[in-house]
Amino acid sequence: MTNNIITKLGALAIGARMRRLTDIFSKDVAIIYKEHRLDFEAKYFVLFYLISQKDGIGIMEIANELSLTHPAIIHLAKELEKRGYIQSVKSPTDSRKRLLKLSKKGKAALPEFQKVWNKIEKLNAQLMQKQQNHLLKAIAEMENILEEKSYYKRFKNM
Amino acid sequence: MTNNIITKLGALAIGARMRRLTDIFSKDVAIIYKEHRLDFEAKYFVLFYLISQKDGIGIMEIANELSLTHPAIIHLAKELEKRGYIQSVKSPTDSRKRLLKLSKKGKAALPEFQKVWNKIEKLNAQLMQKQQNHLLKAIAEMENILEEKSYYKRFKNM
DNA sequence: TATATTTACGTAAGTATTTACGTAAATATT
DNA sequence: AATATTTACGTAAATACTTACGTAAATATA
Repeated sequence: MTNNIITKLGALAIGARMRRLTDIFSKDVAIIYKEHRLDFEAKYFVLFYLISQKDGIGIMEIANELSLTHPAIIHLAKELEKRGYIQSVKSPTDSRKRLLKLSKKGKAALPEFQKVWNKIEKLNAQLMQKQQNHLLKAIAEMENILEEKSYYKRFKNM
Repeated sequence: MTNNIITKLGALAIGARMRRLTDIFSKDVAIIYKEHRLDFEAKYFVLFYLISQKDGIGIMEIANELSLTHPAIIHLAKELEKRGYIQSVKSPTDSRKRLLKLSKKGKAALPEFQKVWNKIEKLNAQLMQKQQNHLLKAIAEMENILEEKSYYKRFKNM
């Protein structure tokens, strides 16, 4: 299965390769949430976690943190609200803003979520410890390399 | 920019992290194609390359190779056909099948594409040589680890 | 050979996003 | 203070897929 064109292309298909790996992770995580009877999907995680840390955060701030557009956040937030995990209140200081925060149900569910997240984190750390090339470190390094000088600029200067 | 919640979450948000990095690559590659006046998008690359290697390949075979669904391939192929790079012929041995192959224009454009792809490949290899943890190797290692025993099974056995 | 199953493909509908656009409130400028 | 600009948000339309479903041809089975 992994001995196909994408694998053979190596460095040239690094994007497709990352997408494929991300898919594998997120499909299994989806099953894990389901088995824990949590009405939750992997895609909500970062948003829900961020809201749980902030207790009142605006749409744009979230969008920037998560590298998504604000319409995407609005949509995701609607689903979390529909499931009852979050609520929104108007900002007292800026009436353009709507602040997202955990609902009562969201706060109550947090410990159960934490249990799952702790296991996932531990498993991921274990998996990467097995590696000669640590996936998370590799990503972080690449981010730093490209931050120093963009991919585009590097291409131009070749 | 990279010192945000996704970064802080580390191993727990590895999916979001990979998506973010993939976005950075593919946006810059899009600009590169545009500057080379190639009527082409990064998302076509693996499909176009695969077709160029096979000279007659069915939709399902492509879908399996690329880890995408067959409707996705049909859609992408339509766009490549609209741009004139590929054409399709009925399989002589199996009349359910439609085989995709390069058109005359596609064949003619291939050397120009190769130039860009060679540069991209070289740049990617250069970038990864700078790393202490080689991104491509890290991905390949993780694929192998999860192929040996799935993420889900590992979670269950924790 | 007749029937059941599988395979290949196509289309339609749903989901997850982005881009584009509009409005209202806040902030900066004159 | 009046005006221009920016910011925050919402919605609509477009894009890139997926899942679900249907049909026809090929293959397996009775």
